[in-house]
Amino acid sequence: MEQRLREREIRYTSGRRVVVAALARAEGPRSAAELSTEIGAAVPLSSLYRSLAVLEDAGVVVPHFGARGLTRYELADWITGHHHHLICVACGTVDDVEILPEYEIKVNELVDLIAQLAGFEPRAHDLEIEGRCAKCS
Amino acid sequence: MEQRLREREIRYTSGRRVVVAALARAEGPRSAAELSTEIGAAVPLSSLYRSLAVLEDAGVVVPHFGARGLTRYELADWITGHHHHLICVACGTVDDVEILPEYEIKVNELVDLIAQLAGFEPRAHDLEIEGRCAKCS
DNA sequence: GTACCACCTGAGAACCATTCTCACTACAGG
DNA sequence: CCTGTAGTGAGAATGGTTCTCAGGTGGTAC
Ligand SMILES: [Mn+2]
Ligand SMILES: [Mn+2]
Ligand SMILES: [Zn+2]
Ligand SMILES: [Zn+2]
Repeated sequence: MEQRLREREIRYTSGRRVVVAALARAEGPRSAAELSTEIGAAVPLSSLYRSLAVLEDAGVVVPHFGARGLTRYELADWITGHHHHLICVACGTVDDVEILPEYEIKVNELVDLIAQLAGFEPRAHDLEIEGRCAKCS
Repeated sequence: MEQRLREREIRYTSGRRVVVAALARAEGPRSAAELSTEIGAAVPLSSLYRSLAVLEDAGVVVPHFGARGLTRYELADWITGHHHHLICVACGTVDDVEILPEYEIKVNELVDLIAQLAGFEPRAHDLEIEGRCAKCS
């Protein structure tokens, strides 16, 4: 990852390290506000947003637009491994879920089939499952 | 649908009819701005947003949070039929795609499997495919 | 038909996550 | 060191969305 940033002449400064560390610690995508709470005053909001934007451009961070006017960020698949999300309609938490490789293969087959029928060239897919988490059911 | 609104003592006024008609005409989810352009001054923005909110509460309209700070709305599955979305990374359009029932069954099987492994009670799923549409490839 | 009342509407203000601005600082390379 | 480019922070600006409030509408009861 540091290499990727260096290639693009993007400095991996201490502020950015703090942001990446907070994202690495999270078990699901996190909003800027959540990250700010977690990080504290060490990284002011404007810098936090800028860091997220820079890291997004570099392909290190990926945004998720999952709730009204709220963007949640997480590390890209190539860092954390490809996964999907479980969204609790009761408490609103979004958790990562890793799926067995054999299932992921099936998902990919389906995606390719669907896309092909529509003359669409698939690049990525996003399967999100809404429901009630173990805590809320 | 009118029945559903009546049950909840929500009036199906002419303004709301216009909004529903515009959504029914669309081939994919539409933002408030897009709807406003399509509809014209007949429905002022504040009323448009309120209508969308009311219809959403009633389960007639479903929001999609797909782009930075932009919500797109569409009629609920029980009206249009269950479907998924193809999102073009080049031109940004979001198109509906109906998938063969046999594929949908497979998607559901996968969703149930994934959810079960995480102690999650699935209620709905959302499979979105990102890539380049026929026009942009 | 008229009165009542809950619901609905419209214009604009308010809200709030995000982005921009600008003066300043930090760091790498020479 | 010197210089130039990249990064930072506080606050202002932006823009989609929601709220407020002063009316309007229409279904229902009598
Ligand atoms: Mn995730
Ligand atoms: Mn759709
Ligand atoms: Zn929950
Ligand atoms: Zn396209």
